[in-house]
Amino acid sequence: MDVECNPIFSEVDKLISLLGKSKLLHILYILHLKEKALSFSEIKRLVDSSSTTVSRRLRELEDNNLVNRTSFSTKPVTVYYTLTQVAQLLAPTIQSMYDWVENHNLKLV
Amino acid sequence: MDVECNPIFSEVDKLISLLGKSKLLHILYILHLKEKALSFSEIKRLVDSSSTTVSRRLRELEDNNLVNRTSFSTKPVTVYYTLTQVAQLLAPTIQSMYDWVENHNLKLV
DNA sequence: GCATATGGTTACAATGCTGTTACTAACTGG
DNA sequence: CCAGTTAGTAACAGCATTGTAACCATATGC
Repeated sequence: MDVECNPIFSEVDKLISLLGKSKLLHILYILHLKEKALSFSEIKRLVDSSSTTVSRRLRELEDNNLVNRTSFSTKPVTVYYTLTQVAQLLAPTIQSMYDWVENHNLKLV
Repeated sequence: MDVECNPIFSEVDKLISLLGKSKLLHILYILHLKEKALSFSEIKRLVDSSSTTVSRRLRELEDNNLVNRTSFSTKPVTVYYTLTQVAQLLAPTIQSMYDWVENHNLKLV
């Protein structure tokens, strides 16, 4: 159970650190809920955040293979984001966090 | 979907910020796995952390009603921690995070 | 008297994360 | 020429979190 026996602890640490970054969980959640590709500005509007934050988060998600980024040479250019397959497998876990918060209105500090 | 329509977003933010603090998720996880009360020093050993960190995390968990703290006047004094009912309802979500990490050995950055 | 065990707390420096402001670039429409 | 659209990036100050080391109290055993 201790760290020697559990290399998984450090991988879970990386996951939870990533999910804990501001707006990141919401981005995954709305991509899951909408069940379709969303553009940068749609995501920005839906999670109600700054360009900087959305940009940082999408970059990190892409680096960790949790979102796919596809750009189209329209005028002006459009970029669409979707959940990767492995992120879709994480979606029920994320959903259950939102559900838990909704069902037990425990006021967290 | 945006913040005006979703007061739940800010509550989820509080949850994920809490879960993201170092060792906190592991503490909840081992309390769930062991299915019994654990002492401060057992928790400290199992999550392999310093007194300071374990103390901070247990305090925060108690403040947020996720763990129960019970002390017994033995010599020396012993203190036991257990998951609250509401934390037990969150346990499957936590378990699924560990499972996801185990099953998809996606190397997170 | 001193070590050991239990279960913590305090102080502090270093690191990391955050939001804000300003800026970029390519292109369209008027 | 200037404003607006898309999709970002750079710099920076301030705040939060972290790990380390030291320390506390109470009690038992030698």
